[in-house]
Amino acid sequence: MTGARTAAGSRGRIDKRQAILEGAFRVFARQGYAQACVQEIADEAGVAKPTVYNHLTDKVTLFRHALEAVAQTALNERLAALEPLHEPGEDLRATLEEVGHGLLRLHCDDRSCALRRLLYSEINRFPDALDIVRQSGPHRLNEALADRFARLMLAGRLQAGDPAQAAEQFMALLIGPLEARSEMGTRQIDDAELRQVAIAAVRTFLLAFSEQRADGG
Amino acid sequence: MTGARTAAGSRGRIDKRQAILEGAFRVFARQGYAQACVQEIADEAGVAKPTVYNHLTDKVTLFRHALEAVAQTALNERLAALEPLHEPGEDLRATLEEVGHGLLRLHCDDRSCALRRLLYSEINRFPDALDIVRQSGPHRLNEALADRFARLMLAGRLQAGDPAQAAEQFMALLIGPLEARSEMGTRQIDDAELRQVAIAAVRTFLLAFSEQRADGG
DNA sequence: GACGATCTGAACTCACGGGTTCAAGTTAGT
DNA sequence: ACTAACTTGAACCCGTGAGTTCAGATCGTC
Repeated sequence: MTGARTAAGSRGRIDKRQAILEGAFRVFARQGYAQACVQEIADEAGVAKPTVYNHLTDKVTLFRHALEAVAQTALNERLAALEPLHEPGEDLRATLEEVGHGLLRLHCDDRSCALRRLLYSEINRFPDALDIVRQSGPHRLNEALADRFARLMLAGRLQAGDPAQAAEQFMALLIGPLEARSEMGTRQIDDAELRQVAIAAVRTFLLAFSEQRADGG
Repeated sequence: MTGARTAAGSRGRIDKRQAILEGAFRVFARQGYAQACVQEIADEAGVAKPTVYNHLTDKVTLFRHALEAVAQTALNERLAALEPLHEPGEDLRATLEEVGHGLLRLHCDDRSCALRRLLYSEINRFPDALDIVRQSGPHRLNEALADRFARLMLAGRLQAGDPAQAAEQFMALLIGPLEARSEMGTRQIDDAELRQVAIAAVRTFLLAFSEQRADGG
């Protein structure tokens, strides 16, 4: 039975900590904070229980660190998905659809769904988890998106107006329909459906926010 | 110490059950399922622990019934908020704004937020809670809203198209911006801000879905 | 090959909470 | 007043899980 840990332990005792954090997030995501037991986290990480306590003092500490790591990653991925908007091609619609589709794919990612569920469920017991959200959550993403839209407005490719509101509503048109359809992240949504939602969102968005009334569809 | 229960017990032993369910929801909302202890629920309901088990066999039964009751109420309230759309006045924009504002108020209600958080957090442990969502959740509301929009399209007051999608996006434009701003239902949002979000949502919606391009604002 | 640091498994303590039982009290209906 | 149904508080059983301890294994290093 001791050979079972070789998979994780063979590469020395470096970054056991990393393995623990990853395992912790997976277990917390499955079970929620209260029902997740440290032993199971240890097993998931291929590590003994005392080792967990050796690296991270508490169950709460464990929780916070695991959450923070995943939230940080999630934000970076999203910001990266905005990349095409830095050099929007001739076809703005296509660029928006690409970005929208990318954001939706990230939004429906298993880790993202799990993170959202975790935040929602434990926000009462960990009010300071809000800080994690504020720092790496939709806030920062919205600002970045608003920046892009401001440029587009200035360039006359979008109707001039409040870029923050445009960003807010763009995200809403993307995410909103998903929220209902995915049944709280339970059901996996295939890529084709994501693309359709993105296309529909962009169509509505451009109808409202572009100068000329294009009816591509 | 026995006098403490008179507040709840003075009106006889009728609807102790009701009190238990309400107390249960409040406690579950605060603590989540796992962390909520039955004793606390009993206290909250002004009732003894055995009484709780007398009315509702299990902790799980308790949970399900509490959830179901609140979800049912929430749905009914939302459907009622659509009422103005059955007799839309001359000013469609005003009607939509009224309905939107009403929906947002309900959405930000303490009970609604708590219900959403609960569903999100316990959806893993109670997969059948999805049925509650399906029956009394956004699904039914969306259909009702789509019905209204279909009528409006037929009457030529909205651009003809897919009413279901219109409903989906209308809701998204309303709820989406709120989700980010309310910090997962933690922060209370004042009525004026709700109204502004509703107005902005309706403006974008009408820009995309109405025949003539009106620019009221 | 010896040393120090770390990891491991297993057993342990301890608190908490679900669910039950029971004797005593309360209320409604007759 | 008497009964039946219900409620109450308190104690109880029992499983579970956080956090600790410890003896022994394992590894890096010299």
